[in-house]
Amino acid sequence: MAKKITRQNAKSSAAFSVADRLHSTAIHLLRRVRKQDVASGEGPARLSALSVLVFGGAKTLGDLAAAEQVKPPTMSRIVAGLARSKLVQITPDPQDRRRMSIRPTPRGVKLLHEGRQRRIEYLASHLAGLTPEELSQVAESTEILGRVLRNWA
Amino acid sequence: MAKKITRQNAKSSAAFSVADRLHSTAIHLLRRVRKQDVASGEGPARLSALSVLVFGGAKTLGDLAAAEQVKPPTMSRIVAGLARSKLVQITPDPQDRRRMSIRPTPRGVKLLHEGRQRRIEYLASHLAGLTPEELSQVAESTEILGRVLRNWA
DNA sequence: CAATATAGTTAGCTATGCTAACTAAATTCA
DNA sequence: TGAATTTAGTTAGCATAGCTAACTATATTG
Repeated sequence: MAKKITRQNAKSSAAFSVADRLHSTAIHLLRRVRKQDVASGEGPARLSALSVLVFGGAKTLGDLAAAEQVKPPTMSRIVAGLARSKLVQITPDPQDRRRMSIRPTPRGVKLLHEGRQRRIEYLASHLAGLTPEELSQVAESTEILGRVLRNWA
Repeated sequence: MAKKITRQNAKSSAAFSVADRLHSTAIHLLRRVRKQDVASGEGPARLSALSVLVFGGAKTLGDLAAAEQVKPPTMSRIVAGLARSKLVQITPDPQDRRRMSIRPTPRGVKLLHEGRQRRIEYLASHLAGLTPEELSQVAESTEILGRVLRNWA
């Protein structure tokens, strides 16, 4: 049986190609940017977790795992790595000794901002050929996708 | 010394925030999508390489590594995994016996398309809340970034 | 024909994801 | 109160995926 062409299918079809290209583009974009981030000496998962701490303040391991959409054992190892590099400080919660409060150290804040700077300069140099209109379109789209992510089921 | 505010700095500043949010958004978007892709039983690097083969035709290992921006040993292992799962077929080049031609099997094509379908349905369900204008803005931005990637140094 | 260059593999390291099974602390409730 | 359960995090062990260094095998060059 042939599919009926409906408003729903037309929408799905648009979403189909957007989703597929978006996926491929995201993969290849991240591959490139990651190569700048190696200069920091820390991997992407650690930098991403550190970023959450720097911009969102102290968190427990579980909260951090939830924010980063990984399981607790994974975040446990990421945090251990960050602590080993002295980028975060771990203090036990006196109210509940099972919990830990994880916060960035000054060194962690500095490293994150330096990495951010490097990444921006690198990306910006490649976005240099874009017109202001194109750049603002990318910004707008990023905003839209950020909203989608925050409302994700 | 305080930074002089110039047209250049204004542009850098815009690129700064776009690049940073783009990076974070791409990371978190891929984390979500990857969870759909596990249904395929293959990891992201394998699916991405397979996609290149399905849409771009047969390639040598070196060409595939270059296309995926990874080193030959990495691609060697990715291809070995794809071959083990019978998703690609490897034939030696009779002209140059150091080379191999890697092409997707029918099974590989099928798996890729099924995964694509799953991914689209998943992503589309989360893009469902967007207006047609927002969706086309995301599409446009993806197009722009795709062009940036193709012209990447 | 010997030296060199090229294509790909192997070995071994790190990082990042997972599940299963564990420890320790807090909470529930009989 | 004290035993059972729940919750927070860790440990162990597996797989994928990235890298470099060192290797094999084949082509090319001088």
